Amino acid sequence: MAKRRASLTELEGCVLGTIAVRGPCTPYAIRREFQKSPSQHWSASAGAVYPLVLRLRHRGLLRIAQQSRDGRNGRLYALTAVGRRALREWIRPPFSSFTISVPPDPLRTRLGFFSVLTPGERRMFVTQARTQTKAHLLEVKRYTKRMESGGEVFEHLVSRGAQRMVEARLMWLAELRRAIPRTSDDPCRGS
Amino acid sequence: MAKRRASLTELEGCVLGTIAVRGPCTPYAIRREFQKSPSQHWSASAGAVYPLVLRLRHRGLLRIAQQSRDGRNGRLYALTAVGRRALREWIRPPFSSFTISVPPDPLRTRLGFFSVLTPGERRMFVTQARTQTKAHLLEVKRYTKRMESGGEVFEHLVSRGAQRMVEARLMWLAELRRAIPRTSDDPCRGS
DNA sequence: TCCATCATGTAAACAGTTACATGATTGC
DNA sequence: GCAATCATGTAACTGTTTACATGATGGA
Repeated sequence: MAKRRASLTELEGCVLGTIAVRGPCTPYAIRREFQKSPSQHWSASAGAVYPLVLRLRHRGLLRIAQQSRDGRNGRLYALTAVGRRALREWIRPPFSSFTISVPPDPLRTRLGFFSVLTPGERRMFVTQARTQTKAHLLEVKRYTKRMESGGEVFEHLVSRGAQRMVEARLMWLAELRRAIPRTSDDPCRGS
Repeated sequence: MAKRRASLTELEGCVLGTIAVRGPCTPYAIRREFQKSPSQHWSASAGAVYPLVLRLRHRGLLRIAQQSRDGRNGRLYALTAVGRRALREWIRPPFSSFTISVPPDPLRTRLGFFSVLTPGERRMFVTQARTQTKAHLLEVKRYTKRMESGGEVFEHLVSRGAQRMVEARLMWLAELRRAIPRTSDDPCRGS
């Protein structure tokens, strides 16, 4: 009576995955988990988490493990067998074209419309992007180290992946810096 | 009377940007533009484009440039002065934390939940991901070359950025391959 | 004539955000 | 007693997708 969709969305996968890895937990704990992660791409608002958990429960992927923990009236959710199977299918290959194709990058997107900027603004874009990206890279590296010393093997490798992405972007920005000034007359550089 | 929000969403920026770069065009042309781009992250469906263009028109960022082109009854939209200013603000620094932080990566996300897979499944994940990513990289490289020979300077640099991201992912997957087998007992490898 | 494509839209469903409301518990 | 936090939720709004409807044009 609750089947309809076989596959999971990214967020559904993340919620199921979090519960699977940390063990039974409350929706509130899931929210905190997402909020402390360095990714900016899901706010994990109450209005998103609670309906989502309920949806997964109605689909038979989650069940309530305990009505109440130490005094608080939080309900602990755990995976059902069906939920665990769905999660594994979501993680495992074959990967959809959405999963495997180039991740979207707001900075890269903006470069597509560079022709509306003046040469000076373009240089400003690149230098500013390099500055902010370098600062961000430091943060990510700190996070990577914390995961490494924490002994969280997979978390560490996840963070390594994030780090490599930021490093790739930095190298790309260096390439931009070399390429951009030559694309237009540029009175501000003596060479 | 139509002000409310100052800044643009990613999609609004892309639509304005496309019109700015290609010149006045129909919503339909914008849809095709997005559909032919290698990015999988916006379907550019009619139900998204038409309301969005209308919204931008009501906010005074777009205007109708011509009622009709060669026989077809398509309306060509063009930027207003306000629209051009909004677009430039959207492109230019300072960049928000959303813009500058690590792009989301579905593959990387999945690695966070690796502990629910068996060692064999983990190896399968990595080898399969490498295979599919290599294939995707070839596509991206072809696209890059097409842009380079086409003389589209910025389009080429955008594609270079995408290429670097995919290459970074491939290097990360190689790192995974080296790291994963050692994280658990692994009866399938003689060494 | 018929089919593919050009072109514009709408309706329903769904997902996610912000903001709000509520109440229990813990620590001061 | 009071503030911060834990915890659960709802309501209104916005944006996106899927699917459908409509009609014009151009080429076979």
